[in-house]
Amino acid sequence: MLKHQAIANKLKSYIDDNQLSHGTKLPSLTELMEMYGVSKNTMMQALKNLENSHVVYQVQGSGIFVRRRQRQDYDPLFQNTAGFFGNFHERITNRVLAFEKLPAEPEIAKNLQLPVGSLVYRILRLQYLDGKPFWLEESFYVADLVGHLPATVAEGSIFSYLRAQGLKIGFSDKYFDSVLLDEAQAKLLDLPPNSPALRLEDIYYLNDGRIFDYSRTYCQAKFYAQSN
Amino acid sequence: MLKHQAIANKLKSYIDDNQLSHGTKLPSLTELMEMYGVSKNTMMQALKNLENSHVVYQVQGSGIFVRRRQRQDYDPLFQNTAGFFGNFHERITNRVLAFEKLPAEPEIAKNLQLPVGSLVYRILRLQYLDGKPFWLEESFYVADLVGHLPATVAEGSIFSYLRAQGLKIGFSDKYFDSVLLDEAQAKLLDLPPNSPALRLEDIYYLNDGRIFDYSRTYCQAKFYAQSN
DNA sequence: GAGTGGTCTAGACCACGAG
DNA sequence: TCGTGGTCTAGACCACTCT
Repeated sequence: MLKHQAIANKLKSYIDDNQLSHGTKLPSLTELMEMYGVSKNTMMQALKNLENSHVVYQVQGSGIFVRRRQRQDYDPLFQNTAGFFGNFHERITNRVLAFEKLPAEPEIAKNLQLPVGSLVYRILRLQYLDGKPFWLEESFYVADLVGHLPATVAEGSIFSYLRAQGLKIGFSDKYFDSVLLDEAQAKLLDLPPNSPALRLEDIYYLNDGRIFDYSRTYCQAKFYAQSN
Repeated sequence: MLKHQAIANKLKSYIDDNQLSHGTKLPSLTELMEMYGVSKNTMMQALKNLENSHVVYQVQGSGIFVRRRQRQDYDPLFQNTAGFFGNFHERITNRVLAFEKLPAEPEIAKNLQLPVGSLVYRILRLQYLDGKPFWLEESFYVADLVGHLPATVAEGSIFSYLRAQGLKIGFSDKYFDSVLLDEAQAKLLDLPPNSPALRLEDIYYLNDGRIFDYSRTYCQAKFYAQSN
């Protein structure tokens, strides 16, 4: 564990445990450096992390303060590389609707930047959050890059499996817009037909820049994102 | 201009001007340090910037590479503090539908964390991107924090005006989901009734953590966001 | 093992804010 | 003017990748 990350975690725990409210002033940079026994640069980096994850905000010449968002009934939009479900894997369950290995159709091939007909896995899943249908996901994995995928992995986290196999997941492009669900989609998600929903398309890259996954998902959840 | 920022800009220009494609290898960290005459830390920070803005990706032990997203017909979702319109202010025009100063209703007061009845400005605008209706925005500004707002500012960028008045804008919380437009909204946006749309609610804070703006916007655009 | 990215330090100096 | 956050440097040392 990186030093600045460890410190960031400790500070965050401190804020959470003591339930400090928005605007509460924290010790000064110099004091924090001494408290944690690190250099200024490292402490700054820890604070930068916390600022980027919206736990604190810093005001030059004045101090470091606790930041809190108002609404709690929304899910985080971007958590980390693993996609939307950064820290609540436990709350997710899956129902696999399709699992097959087939040659890529033109549109899929284009998104994966492969020749048409290259072998891909297609996985269609309905995901439940806390037992409620939440997320309809169709994803395509490049067979050459992910190796053999046993059908059972689709029941759990595919990304965790791939990481365990030594794949290094790097970053992703996300495209999204708003659509009407068709009848089949709405039924699966337990919504009336013609409900509005978010559609998200993801293109995932390995850490060396090669595309290994294209997926599209539909949901009707509420999200939040914080920005600086 | 910060040194690491200036360097990041130069490198980005270099990549754009030469139209380097995804995966192109850049000079090594040490070479870049020498080329720009800065310390390792500073160069790293410049590269971190570029990595966060999805211009490059770094692979330890291997090198620094150009990153490109595939689709160009999407708008950026998060650009910077100024909200959605980071770098394309010029393409935006406004039609002001309402401009008034009034006591805050309970729901608005709650979002602004003010007592009910506090004075706020309410501004309803239709925004055009490249001349096409694009974005329906209703926003509420805290009168005590923004001072006197002449009605004419609503025709341009309100945030630019506020900044010019010395207000320091800090960060924001963004909440979004998908909804059906009602008849009036759809008409304004030049869409059929019952079209699906994205709804975005924003809560903007000053750099000292006080809320000064709450707004909700509706649109049917396509967005992208990249993540690491 | 050579080369490349990544973390950390100690200390100099700058920029902003509050009294 | 003083305390606080913010930037930059030079150099030590670590971790990964490629051959």
